[in-house]
Amino acid sequence: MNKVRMLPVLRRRQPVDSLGWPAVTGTTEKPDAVRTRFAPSPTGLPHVGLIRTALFSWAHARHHGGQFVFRIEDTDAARDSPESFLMLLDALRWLGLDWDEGPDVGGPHGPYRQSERREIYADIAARLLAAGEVYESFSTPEEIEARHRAAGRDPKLGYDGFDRTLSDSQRELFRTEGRRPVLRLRMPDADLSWDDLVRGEITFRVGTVPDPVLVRGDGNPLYTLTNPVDDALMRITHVVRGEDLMPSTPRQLALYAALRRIGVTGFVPRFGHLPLVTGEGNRKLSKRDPTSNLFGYRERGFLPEGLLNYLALLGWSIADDRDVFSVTELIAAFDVSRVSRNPARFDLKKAEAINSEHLRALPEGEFVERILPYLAAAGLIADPPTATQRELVERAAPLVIERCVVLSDAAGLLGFLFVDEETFAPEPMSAAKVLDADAAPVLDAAIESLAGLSGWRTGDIEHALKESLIDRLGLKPRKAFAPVRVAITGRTVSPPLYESIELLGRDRSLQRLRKAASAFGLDRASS
RNA sequence: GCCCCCAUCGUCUAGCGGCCUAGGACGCCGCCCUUUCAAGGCGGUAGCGCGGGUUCGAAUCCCGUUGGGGGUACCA
Repeated sequence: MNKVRMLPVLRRRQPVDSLGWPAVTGTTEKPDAVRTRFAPSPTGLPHVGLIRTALFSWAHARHHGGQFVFRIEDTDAARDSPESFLMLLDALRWLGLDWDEGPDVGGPHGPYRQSERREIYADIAARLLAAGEVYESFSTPEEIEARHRAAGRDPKLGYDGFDRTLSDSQRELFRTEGRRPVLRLRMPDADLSWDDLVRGEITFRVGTVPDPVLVRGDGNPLYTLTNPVDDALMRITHVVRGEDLMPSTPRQLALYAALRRIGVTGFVPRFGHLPLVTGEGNRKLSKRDPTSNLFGYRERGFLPEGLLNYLALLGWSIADDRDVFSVTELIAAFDVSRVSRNPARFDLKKAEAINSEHLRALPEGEFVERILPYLAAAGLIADPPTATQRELVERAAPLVIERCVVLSDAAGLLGFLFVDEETFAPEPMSAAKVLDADAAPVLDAAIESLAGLSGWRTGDIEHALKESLIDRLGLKPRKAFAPVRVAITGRTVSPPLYESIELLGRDRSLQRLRKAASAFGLDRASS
């Protein structure tokens, strides 16, 4: 491989102006503000890799005080769906990635859905054809392959340029056969290279990129045409996208050149290709993978700021000794040229750890507001909650905030407070573990000491329980409190015990303890 | 096959020729605290794929190799 590639170090020292554009841009007009875009096609569920890309693109614009454009690339009617479009909006809004121009808010370069821009593409395609930048191609894939074989070439080489030089009469002949030509871009006889924002100089050698199809035989434009055309028309300055799109960059570069020659103005954007987000086994995270579904994280109770923080860590770092930060800090520090070139594996454990940091940093009142929907979703409280339920949640929240990794954890921890006495029952696993024969005298003693209590504050309860179980029965704390905990909260893992008992209240607490104890009474009677 | 990208603890990363005996975070393992689980504190485990160069000096630069990944559509 001949070394045309620039060294990474040199690439960062290359003179650029304040917007990160090369100081010398030839005849290209210079933009006056950074404009980036997020241009997904609405197929399937929004996945974390896609959203990470949106985040970086957005962060780059915001860091430079520029604009962020949201464009929908719905040129494939067979796969696009309106539901998917709505989910994309939902995902971005949830995470707070706001856009200045887009299908819902409009803007000076609209419309922002490619399905509504047919005339624009048709017009440009016609001009490209008239100028000879694109040509009609009648070859079928089978014919192309056959020609490669006949010439002793690799049949998988791609389009061979056969139709580049067709005469008018030959084209007429194909037409009378009923063939509908596609439009192909005439690739230049030159190496194609660009200075990638994250990877430095990248070059595709001449002859390695076949003439791409821009317009289908039925006249419908393809991504190969619409994407660069819109980026140019919408005056996008920086295309920040996934590494998987890198091989499409040379033909897009060629198209920009052609557009410029036919008088379609706009910028040739700078490109930044982000590393892929992978799942288990280092494969590109696919939409099929359940762990890639962004909404799955919302449903589990990830905080948008927590997930955003983690997503930013997939290929970027704010400092060598810190990885928890706010969106504001992210914007202030984000630098696309410092994005890693390595693929990044989505690590749930790390994501949870980052999220729990954000969770714990939440002011108490805020934490309450955020867990309310999750408690309602678990069927524990009404939506909206009653005044009583709300008050109880407010009192209980401080006990669980440090115990939650995601918001839905609160439901498991606080469930015992909201279940009525008829339906309350300890988890079978927990009960089996601690509510054995040894537990019966412990529960009896607990009931007796608590029943005689005049006050019902945490301190009173602690004192009574310690005195009766530890001092009087001489039990190890571990042994003493486990049965009480399970009897009261139904689980071996719960909020602090005395506080839990206080919150549950005297009547309900004693009721649960008696219920647990009487289970043994029956056992003892029957055995 | 062909084109392109990538290569530091298990994972995400810091590293821009000497501050590296390679730093941080997550995970994992101990210990402390402790009524459970967390949180917190302290400590530990673990990495520059390999081979050649260049250099007084290489995780850092170059070449090769191996390994991974992406692309290769009238999808995006």
